[in-house]
Amino acid sequence: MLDIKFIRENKEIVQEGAKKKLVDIDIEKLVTLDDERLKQLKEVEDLRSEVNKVSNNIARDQDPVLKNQLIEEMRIVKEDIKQKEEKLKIIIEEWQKMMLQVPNVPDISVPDGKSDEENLELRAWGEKPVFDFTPKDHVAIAENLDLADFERGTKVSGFRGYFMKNDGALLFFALWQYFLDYFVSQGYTPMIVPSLVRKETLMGTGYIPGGEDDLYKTQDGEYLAGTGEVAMMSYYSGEVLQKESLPKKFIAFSSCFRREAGAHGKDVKGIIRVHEFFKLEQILLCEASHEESVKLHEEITNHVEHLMQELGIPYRIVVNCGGDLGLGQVKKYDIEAWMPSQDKYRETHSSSYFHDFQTRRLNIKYRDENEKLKYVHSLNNTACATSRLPAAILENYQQADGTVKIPEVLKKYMGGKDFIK
RNA sequence: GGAGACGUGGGUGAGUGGUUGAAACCACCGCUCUCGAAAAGCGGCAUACCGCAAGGUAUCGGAGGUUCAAAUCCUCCCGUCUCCGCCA
Repeated sequence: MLDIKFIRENKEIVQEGAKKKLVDIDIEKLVTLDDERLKQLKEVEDLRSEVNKVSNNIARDQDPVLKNQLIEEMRIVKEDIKQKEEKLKIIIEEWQKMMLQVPNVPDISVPDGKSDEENLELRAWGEKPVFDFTPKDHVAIAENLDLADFERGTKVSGFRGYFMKNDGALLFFALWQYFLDYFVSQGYTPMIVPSLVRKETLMGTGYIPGGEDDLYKTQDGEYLAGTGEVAMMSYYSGEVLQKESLPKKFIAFSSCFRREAGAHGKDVKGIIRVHEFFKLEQILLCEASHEESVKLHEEITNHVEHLMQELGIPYRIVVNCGGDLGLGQVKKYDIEAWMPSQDKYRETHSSSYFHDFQTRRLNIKYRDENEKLKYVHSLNNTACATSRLPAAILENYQQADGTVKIPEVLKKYMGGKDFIK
């Protein structure tokens, strides 16, 4: 959510931003609607003011005849208020609906483009592995080494269902522990957060309205979140934070659920695209400064780069184009791991900052040095998404004999072994 | 799942239809006093929106309703607590 004052004062910028994000919205129309809202609000408030004044007089006035006369008069004014309120309510509803659709303004450094195909590579790291054999995909590797069971996965869980087993399961645990150790050493607060969340949390983070199709919903009206960001961001909703406690840095673990509606033909095998997975996510809250957001955005991206390098997985960083940005995102980098079987990079991490777009909806504030209440800024980046990351490890570390070498840094988390056999 | 109690400002907590946006206390800030501090005294101290301002409007968990007038009465929702049941 943007501030209506900001929108009014920066109509062109907001409109251009929406255009860049390929969001169809008429800002001029919103401002006209807001004019109407303010006008109607004034009318209602003036009438209320009159009623309040007279009601106070009624309370004090002892003359019963005059009293009754005033009450009768107010009854008529009240009818008028009721009508005007009705009109105001309709305007506000339409206004709110529009306000929820106004996207955050992308940073000037965000390139134009329609989809992820137009994201720009910023830098790449690592030697892509050269095989003297035809590399297998992670599905074949996992099945050959009995690391996963996809057949029984779909039998039990349905399309895209999977079981991880043996060293496959251990690899997940190893990654979680390795990442957790790192982020805790960097001062992050480790959290285990709910996936079952209320609608307000998804409104607050910007997934609703707009993203309902990709969310599972329970018969009681809760949703299953697609990322730990949702619960973690809502943790402080409605609260005022101490300035000294900022920035807050969390490493949140959760199950993630995605319906993947509209992706039926994509990645139908394996663990690249699944309905249910686990993820460690970095979530940060900082004071309301663009410079601070930018600085921390680079920092959360650098953390992941460091870990990918330690793991020895070739990757590249792309800056997402306007059309590939979420409603609330100002700027986003995707970190993409090299997948030998596909001969291309695949997104494993997504690093973005939001300014106060989310915190305005969630009402998370702090007092600045002048004791003024301000909305904090928020950022997040994937730390470790299991399943995509282990899939990348299996493919990049596969050997000619079908075994998989274990990355040096993970060995101690996997019983000191050198290979998955 | 059943029965009951409750939800007020940063905190504790008073307030059950009428100058109550809200007593009192604590915390916090300013001033007086002091060489300084403590103590004491005085004053200030919610948020959002509209307005150049004066001022106005709204908000006592949330949404509706009754009334000239609602923190106070009614309905629904959310949450917390206690007891019972169920499960571990």
